[in-house]
Amino acid sequence: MQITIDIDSATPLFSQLVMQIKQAVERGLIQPGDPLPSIRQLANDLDMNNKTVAKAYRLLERDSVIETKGYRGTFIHPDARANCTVDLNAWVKKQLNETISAFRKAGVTDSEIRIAFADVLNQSTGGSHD
Amino acid sequence: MQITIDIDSATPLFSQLVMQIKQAVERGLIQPGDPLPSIRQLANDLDMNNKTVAKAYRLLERDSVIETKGYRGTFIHPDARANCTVDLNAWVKKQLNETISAFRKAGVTDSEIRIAFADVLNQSTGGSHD
DNA sequence: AGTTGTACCATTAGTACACACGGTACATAT
DNA sequence: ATATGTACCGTGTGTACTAATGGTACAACT
Repeated sequence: MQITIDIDSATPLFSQLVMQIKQAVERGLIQPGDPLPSIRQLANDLDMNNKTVAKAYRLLERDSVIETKGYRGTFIHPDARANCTVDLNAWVKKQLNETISAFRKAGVTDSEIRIAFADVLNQSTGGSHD
Repeated sequence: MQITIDIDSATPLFSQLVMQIKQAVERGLIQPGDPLPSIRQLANDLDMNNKTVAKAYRLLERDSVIETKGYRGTFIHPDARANCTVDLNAWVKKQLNETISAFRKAGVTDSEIRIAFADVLNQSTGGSHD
């Protein structure tokens, strides 16, 4: 499989990686069970930082598109094809849209919404992760 | 009624103004129908900018704690006492907390939530005001 | 020894926003 | 003329976040 990263693109590098791997799964270029290059290996190939690749892998595993087996490496998840079409992001946006619309109807300023949002997100953060 | 503004406080000036006026209403120091100083007047007295006072007045009117009658000045709203105990901000935070908690349970990253939030808020902005 | 994913320390550049400020202008009224 | 609230143009400072980079270290396995 081929991965092309555009440094000059507005979309973040880790996002490009996530999208391209999902596409490859959807198109059947990589099958469930197939091994993926190691984080360090891929970072070296694409000439980017380990952390950036690790971030992409982390998100892909969160979505159950890939499976990391510790020291044994990373593999395509059995249900990858089904899972990579599930758009968690779209659901989040839909929910937020409803909530925000309700706020606006109540006369709440966008500025106020932003501040309250930042408050809630930061305050109740047990573990923030990346 | 006395208004004390603390320049060195962490809470914004307009917020201090809003709170103090609400407090004065709650304590009965000012009654419904009572006139408030004009924006320019109060700004001059408190040694702050017109816009800052105007912002406080705008929010107070949004909450129906005060009533502006154009060129005739600004007055305490008839239902001020009831309205100034209604905490719109607390409601917003409660809603957001529920929404965000649901996201986190679904495994959505705080970072992703922030991005989605910014997207939704900016995209569907009809009129943003302040 | 070498590799796996992962966790911790950190910095840099860029962006976005809140807050407060200044000036100017308007319609509406006394 | 003078005063009201309101609207527009803008500036500056501080904060907070993202994205990406670097280095070091760990446990678990081949």
